[in-house]
Amino acid sequence: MNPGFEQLPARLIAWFDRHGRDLPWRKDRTPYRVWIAEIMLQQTRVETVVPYYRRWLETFPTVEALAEASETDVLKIWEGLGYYSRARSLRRAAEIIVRDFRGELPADLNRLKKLPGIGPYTGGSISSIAFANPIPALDGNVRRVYSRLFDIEAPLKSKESEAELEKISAALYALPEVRARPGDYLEGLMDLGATVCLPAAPRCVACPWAESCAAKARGVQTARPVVLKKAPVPAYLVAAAVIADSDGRVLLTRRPKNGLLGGLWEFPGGKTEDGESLEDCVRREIREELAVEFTPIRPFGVYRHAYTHFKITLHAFVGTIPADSKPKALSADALDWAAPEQLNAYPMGKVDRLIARKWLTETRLNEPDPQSKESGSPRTKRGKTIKE
DNA sequence: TAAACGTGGTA
DNA sequence: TTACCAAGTTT
Repeated sequence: MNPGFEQLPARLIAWFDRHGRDLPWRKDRTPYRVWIAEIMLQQTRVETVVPYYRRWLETFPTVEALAEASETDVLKIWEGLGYYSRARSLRRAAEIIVRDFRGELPADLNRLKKLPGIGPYTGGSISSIAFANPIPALDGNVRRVYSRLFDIEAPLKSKESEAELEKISAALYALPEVRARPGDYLEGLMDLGATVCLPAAPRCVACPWAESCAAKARGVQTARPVVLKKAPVPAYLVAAAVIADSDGRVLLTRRPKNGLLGGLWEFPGGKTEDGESLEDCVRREIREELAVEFTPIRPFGVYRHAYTHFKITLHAFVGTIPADSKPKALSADALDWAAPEQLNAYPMGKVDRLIARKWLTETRLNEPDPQSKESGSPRTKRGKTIKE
């Protein structure tokens, strides 16, 4: 092990006491608050999470409130955070916690890990931060810090690397300083990774562990951890339909619960096939999904978006379906005609939210002059109700 | 087991 | 613009 191995925890905790970040979920460390924060922080930056965390706690202040919420309520608060199964898992877990644990999160690691959305890392982090159990937890920050501290040369995702990291972690968690303050040790590790031991440009001058860092001693800190190159993601050309009825309501469909953007609403459409035009694509998709004949009238924006493992260029079209036709939700989970003032209440992913906003903008523009005596009042009301 | 699963920030 | 990255879990 590195020289001064036994001194590592004490130095980190002292650094954390002085330089640890002041974050909303560190104010009142109830298990519920820790749980919500840990789930939101999965693969998500702290700065992104903060406003979502505040809104969530206001809307669902307790496990019971969350258990009683609808999936739509939960997804709406989560909108924009990504990895939406996290939100649905939270709600399901809340139901289980109310039913099986009288509304209290279990302190036991094995029980925690049985709850939906809680895996090895989150189980360990809740256990150590909320319940002061010295359970090792490895996340991206911790892996990067240890990879440098011990100059691990095996690729980060390899079995060798993972085994070494677990061995290091276990050895550190055997030390009394960690066992005394497991939550602070873990959060100190996180903060070190997030503010000092940065991925591209580590600030070793500010690091409490610099003198013990094997990668720094060899000058290879920026080359650790070893990350394998990722394969380029495929790009798809997509078309979607904006279909309005005579009252100006638009047709939305709800995506299946599982899979990409599960449970969110969208403007119906899909990927083009080889050689297929965008117009042909959207006509075919609407026929397949809704069993009606769509006629594209005019383009309604081009939207580029990158998901985790592919990217799209989506062309939206405003168009019509026959007045006497009635769309059926064939492949979608549900179908709805959304009035403009209701559009914001439907949880959506990024691209569909952009389309919805554009639709709202145009709808407002086409409304009668708000100064005229006839329609001034409704316009004002709508403008206040819709938050974007 | 490897692939699926979002989004926004940064170089 | 592209590529990579950020407190992982599920299947």
